[in-house]
Amino acid sequence: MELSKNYTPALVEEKWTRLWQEKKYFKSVPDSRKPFTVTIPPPNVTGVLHMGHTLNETVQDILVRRARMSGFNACWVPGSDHASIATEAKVVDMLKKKGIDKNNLTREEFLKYAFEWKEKYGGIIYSQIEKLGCSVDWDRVTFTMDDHYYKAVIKVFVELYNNGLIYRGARMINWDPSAKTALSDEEVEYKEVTGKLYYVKYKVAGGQQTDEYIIIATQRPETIMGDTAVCVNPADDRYAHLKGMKVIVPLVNREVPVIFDEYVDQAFGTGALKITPAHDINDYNIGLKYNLPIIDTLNEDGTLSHAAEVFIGLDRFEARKKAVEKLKAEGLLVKEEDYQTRMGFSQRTNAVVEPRISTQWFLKMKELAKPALDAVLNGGIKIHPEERFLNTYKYWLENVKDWCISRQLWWGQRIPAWYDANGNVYVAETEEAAGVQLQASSSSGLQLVQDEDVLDTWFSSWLWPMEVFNGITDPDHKDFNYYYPTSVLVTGQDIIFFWVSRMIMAGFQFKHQKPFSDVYFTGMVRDKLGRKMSKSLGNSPDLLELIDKYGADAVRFGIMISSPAGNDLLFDEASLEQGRNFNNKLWNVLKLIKLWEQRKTNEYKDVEEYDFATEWFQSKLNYTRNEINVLINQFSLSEALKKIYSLIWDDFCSWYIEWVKPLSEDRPHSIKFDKTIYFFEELLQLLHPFMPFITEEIYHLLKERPIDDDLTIKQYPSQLNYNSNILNEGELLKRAITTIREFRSKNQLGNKNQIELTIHPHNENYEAYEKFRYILPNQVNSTWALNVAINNQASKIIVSKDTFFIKTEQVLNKDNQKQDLLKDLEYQKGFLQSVMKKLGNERFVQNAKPEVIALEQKKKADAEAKIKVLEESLANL
RNA sequence: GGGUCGUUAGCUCAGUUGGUUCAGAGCGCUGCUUUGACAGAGCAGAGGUCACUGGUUCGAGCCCAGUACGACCCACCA
Repeated sequence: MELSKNYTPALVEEKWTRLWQEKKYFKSVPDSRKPFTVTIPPPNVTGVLHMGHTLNETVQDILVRRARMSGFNACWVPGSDHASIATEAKVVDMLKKKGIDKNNLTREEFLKYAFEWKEKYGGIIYSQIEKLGCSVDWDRVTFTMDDHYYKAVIKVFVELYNNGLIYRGARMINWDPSAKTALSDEEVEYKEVTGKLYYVKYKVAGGQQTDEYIIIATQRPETIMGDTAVCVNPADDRYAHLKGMKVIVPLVNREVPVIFDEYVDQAFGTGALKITPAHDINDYNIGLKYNLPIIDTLNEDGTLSHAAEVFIGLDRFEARKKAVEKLKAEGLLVKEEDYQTRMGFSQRTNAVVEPRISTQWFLKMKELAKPALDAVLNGGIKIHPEERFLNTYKYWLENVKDWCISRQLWWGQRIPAWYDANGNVYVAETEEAAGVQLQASSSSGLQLVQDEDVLDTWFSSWLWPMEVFNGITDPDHKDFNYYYPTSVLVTGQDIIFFWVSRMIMAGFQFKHQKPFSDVYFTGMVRDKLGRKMSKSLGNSPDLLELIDKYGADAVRFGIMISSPAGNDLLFDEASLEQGRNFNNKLWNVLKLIKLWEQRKTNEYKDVEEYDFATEWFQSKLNYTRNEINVLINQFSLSEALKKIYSLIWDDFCSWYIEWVKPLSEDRPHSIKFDKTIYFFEELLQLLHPFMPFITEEIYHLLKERPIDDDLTIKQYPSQLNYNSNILNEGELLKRAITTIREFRSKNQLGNKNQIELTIHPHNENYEAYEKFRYILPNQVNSTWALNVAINNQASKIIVSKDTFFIKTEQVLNKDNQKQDLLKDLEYQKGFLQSVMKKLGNERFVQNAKPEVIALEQKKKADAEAKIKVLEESLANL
């Protein structure tokens, strides 16, 4: 079979995706093996994968594939989140473009459109997960609005309500005027913005002496109409005389009292604060304290309401402009100044959030928080990287506030609460059950009307690791008992509060068990300049385009190689190029082996009983595998990949293959040939979790295999023995070869010029240099000999403590050699001095550990030996 | 305002319990190399007072304190 010049990923990836699925390798059912369970952080059902997802899914796939190849029953559950606000906003937009106003639709009609939308676009995310090579169990795909999942959400709502943890009440909440719904505190993102501080005159009311006024600083003149008091600090002399007096609110000319409260900071602004209980959380609290009226001057869409009396129907920001104009016209605006402030934005719609008083459902969090905190503090759940997130997690849970869980939307789980005409509420899983409650009450016979609101998306996704295995709706389900608690959660650090902490709470609340054992937080993916990826900057690459251009393996490689554990990742397409080049390197190894195979005839020699190169690489391979195990166990996946990359590129390709490479007139012998194939297979297996497609493809192109001999299920070996002596010898020989090459390079000796090499090794290195006979001929175009006499015409170089004599046909400039030797000598002497100093220090000898002293003594001996060799060489030059 | 993390080669980062044959990797850069796997490559090389200032120690990139910058999180100051 003819192999193409370069590796072409597209067809290969498609083929293996299909074959793996046909063979059901990623399907998992409970069995006698230990489970390794991962539930995907469900992306928004109508979304597309961005680079953050790509990183997350790749990390999960690496862990899952590795577990699968290490004897675990690996189960990775895919799925998606209904994402109530985000999806509803998209559907509303889509309808608007069609000329349909959501307000003219019934709930049922709207949901019909929403489900159509979900059917149409919900699959995109799944096909992207598949393209990336994720080894998920597609038979387990779960959507947070699936029937059973919906029921689970309703069930826990009722349970929490019956336990007194859910209540309904009027509170000041965060309102998204764009989506027209309440938000939780976590859904508000604060950003620094430059605003203006307006200084406005409030005239003091009473009698004829109306010249007097108080100046008040405000950022929000459009809320002036909602003012119901002005507040100053009781200790503030400037305003002490105003006790019991009233001021006139501008624009609406309402008289409101001056009140005194220590909350007010005398030093800020003018020391006088307008109180607008309906539109500011602090004012609201002060209003409660002084029993002030509440005038809500905003509609749910952020326009001014009738209660505002002026600017009715104008958007709040438009109203602000008008208010400023009018105040100016009336001579009430004293000045305006720039002001740095923080404003809250809705995470989903990016609308400026309004504090608003409204009746919502809340979940009490204090009780839920405790076990969730304990589990992490006592190590039952481990967070990686721990140092960075443990404190954040702890602080949030210790200061957690009640969670506003109702949303004024239609897309989501509808709150299972029914009201009768008297305003009594009945919470039950079904309308029938609520009806039973009604009949048993004094309101018997009245009509029931269900609450219009749905639940916060996170109130469904916090059940994810349980309900994907039916753990809530069917508590004794065999899958749940087998797979739960899951093994590891991989997610972005931005949803530690939204999701991670709440899943832990839910796990303990409903199952008295943690949902996962480890949490691995990936960093945020930024562009190569360190900026966040965003649509407006246009720096967010399209995943499918990247896969088309470089192949999925290269994308996975690129994103992993530049992804230090827990740190933000600066995404640069250059790293994907590196991944593609790595593909090509692997491909070329395959081509080389095929070339050898063609030449493999019965002329092959089978006589060689020992070969250094194969012995060395076997040890190197196992040694590195041990290192990689350690790295992966501590979630240093990027480091692990670097190790594998270097093992393949440097140790295998640049050293091992060159060492076993047949000379042009020679033939490779079978043992070396078979070993090489075996090593290559082992390397492919090691790399497979990171780059599944090309490794599987090459694995099969290497030789004919039985039907189920696929890399993706091949089990890793458990014995990883290595021989340190051989490894050390390998390092010495590598260094020797490099030094000879350097000599050639410095003396401008082309590879065609043969040299005569004679080595006079230090005793302890003699055996190592004997191994040269297995590998040297392929390396440096030279004859060589050990310990034979040599005349002084040869050039000398020093490797370790060993002298290399090199004879060439050309006459070489010995000054350069002399310079090098002198430089080396100088360094060694300095080094020896520092070692001597240390060993001469009594306190060092007394305090240091014996092995440290022994090491220093060895350093001393080595340095002395080397100096001796150097001096002899110089003397002879 | 409170807190967390970071500052090591031009860039992005490793450096495990403190021991100068550990100051490293990848990318980038420089030079050489194009008929036997691979120029999407090979070989070799140059580049760093480990942010700064003190301290602990026989010994500090690593521990402690402070300073300066940077990033992020949390918090109701108009």
